[in-house]
Amino acid sequence: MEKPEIVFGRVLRQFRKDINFSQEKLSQESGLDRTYISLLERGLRQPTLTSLLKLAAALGVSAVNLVAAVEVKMNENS
Amino acid sequence: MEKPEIVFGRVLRQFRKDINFSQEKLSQESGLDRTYISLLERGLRQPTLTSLLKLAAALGVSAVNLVAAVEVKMNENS
DNA sequence: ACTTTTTGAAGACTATAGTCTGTAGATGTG
DNA sequence: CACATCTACAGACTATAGTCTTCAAAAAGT
Repeated sequence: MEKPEIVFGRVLRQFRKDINFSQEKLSQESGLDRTYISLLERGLRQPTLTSLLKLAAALGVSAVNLVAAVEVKMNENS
Repeated sequence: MEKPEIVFGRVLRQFRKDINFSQEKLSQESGLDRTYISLLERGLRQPTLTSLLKLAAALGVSAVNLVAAVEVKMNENS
């Protein structure tokens, strides 16, 4: 069972790259610090609910999409 | 636009009562402190991703369900 | 009314989310 | 090469997530 932060980091990076956003751009759109985005993507931090919602909005998706992706990837090896 | 913590608190309480769990019971199942559950339900705290996953697991639902409920209720008044 | 269960709440504490500033390495482009 | 863009990373800091103990006050049950 992989740690949620690690999985979330990969998911976040994937969603970001899918729309060709730089961390800086995502930072601006979400209102979160760029270095914090970097920490999230590397699995060194995990988001709170509001950060999750901000990121989802900035990515143009629902937070459900992010969480669903995380849960799927978490149960891949189990 | 209502604050996510407030909305989440209501959602959490609803899900918990739906399965007739006390805060104490939910606390045991999730591994989170009972007083913290209380704070969450009253909107005085918001969960991180891992807490969200723990709560969902303890409630016997997917974290997607919780987040979906939150997003729905957030856009109800908008 | 009495007892038990459940929840709210305060206070003090530890762990970590999130910011800010700056530096440096990687990659790409004229 | 020179220049620009993007990202990793460190350090120091503030805000808040999460724990633990304890007490009081609602509910709820008998």
